[in-house]
Amino acid sequence: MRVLFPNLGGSSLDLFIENAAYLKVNKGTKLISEGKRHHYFYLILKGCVKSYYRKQEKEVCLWFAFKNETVATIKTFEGQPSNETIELLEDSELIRFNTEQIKELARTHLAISHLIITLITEHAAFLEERLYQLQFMSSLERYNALIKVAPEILQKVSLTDIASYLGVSRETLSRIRRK
Amino acid sequence: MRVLFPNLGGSSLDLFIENAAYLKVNKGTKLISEGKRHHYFYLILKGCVKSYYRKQEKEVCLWFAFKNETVATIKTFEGQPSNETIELLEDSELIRFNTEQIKELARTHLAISHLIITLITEHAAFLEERLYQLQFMSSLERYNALIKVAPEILQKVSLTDIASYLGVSRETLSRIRRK
DNA sequence: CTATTTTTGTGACATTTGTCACATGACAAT
DNA sequence: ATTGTCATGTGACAAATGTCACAAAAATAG
Repeated sequence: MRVLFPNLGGSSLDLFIENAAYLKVNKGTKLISEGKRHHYFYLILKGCVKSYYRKQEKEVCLWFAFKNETVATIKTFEGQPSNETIELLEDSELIRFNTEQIKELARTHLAISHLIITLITEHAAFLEERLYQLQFMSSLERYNALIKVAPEILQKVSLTDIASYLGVSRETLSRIRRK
Repeated sequence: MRVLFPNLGGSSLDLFIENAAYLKVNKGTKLISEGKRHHYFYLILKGCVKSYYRKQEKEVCLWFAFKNETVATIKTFEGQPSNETIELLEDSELIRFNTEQIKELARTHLAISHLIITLITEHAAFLEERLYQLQFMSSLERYNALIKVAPEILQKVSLTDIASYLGVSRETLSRIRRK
């Protein structure tokens, strides 16, 4: 999940803040590791992360997230072991939330419940867009779409990771970029 | 969106029923049309539907839904024009819900709000699984995965539609099936 | 039942992409 | 400056897939 953090008013914001912690974390740290259960999700204040699966010793990226985006996995949110690993691409500053505590708040607070709906809806819309691109667009079109919506990605993410995100080999991406 | 409908207890179920209508609808009917705003989402009691985008005069299927699944689009749910068209593949029986009314209920009823979280979470998990398949699996593996989780699809959906869903040409699907 | 339309299968060939091997370039450590 | 490491570019070839043309099969209409 990589979505913008929604605005929250008054008392709900207070509740959130009570359950949050500020962190500085170094490049390479894994916020969430494949196969493990985790208890937190994060808001990126500064920095960036990548999310990936492992496929036969190779990493295949699902998404990247930058400043002001929320970082979580659906599986973690459901209390199950994550399929993905989420790793810092540079030294970053984060706000950390405890998933169970937030879910507990959502059981009794409508505003928190609605915030979760907003987060997951935005995540679903992102996934639908990506699915559309993988099903409909050529690799060249996908590359152009990516650098259009997130040009900073070229500065922060290796072409190897971008290639796996686009669903093509490193070499194919190289050839695409020649144009 | 094509997800199982969650269980609902007591008074929330009543609220849902008050805002629902039973419908019999003929094959070919479009529940949701690309580019239009809609006010309903649906539960399939009997029958099946396909969801697709248009790409240069061709339809490309995003998903299929069968009995006991919930049918909606994220865009419709957000009050925006839909990107997808949702069309009945056979004469079907449906329960229709009014999106605005349900959202209004969610504003004040925690149980309804949580139900929406369940629906959208399940949808997001489905999208993630599909994304994984498109990024990681060969077309043969995707085909096998599809008929494993939904063998009834071969009886109800044309191979042309299945090919577009799998992200391959009709001819390639034909060759895959020869094995 | 027959005619017509639609769907599906298949061969030939072009295009795209993957894979392997290796060259080049950037960068860090010493 | 030198070395080593890692990321990236590129050529050659193989494999997968798309496109086009047409045949076979199935579904539908009359």
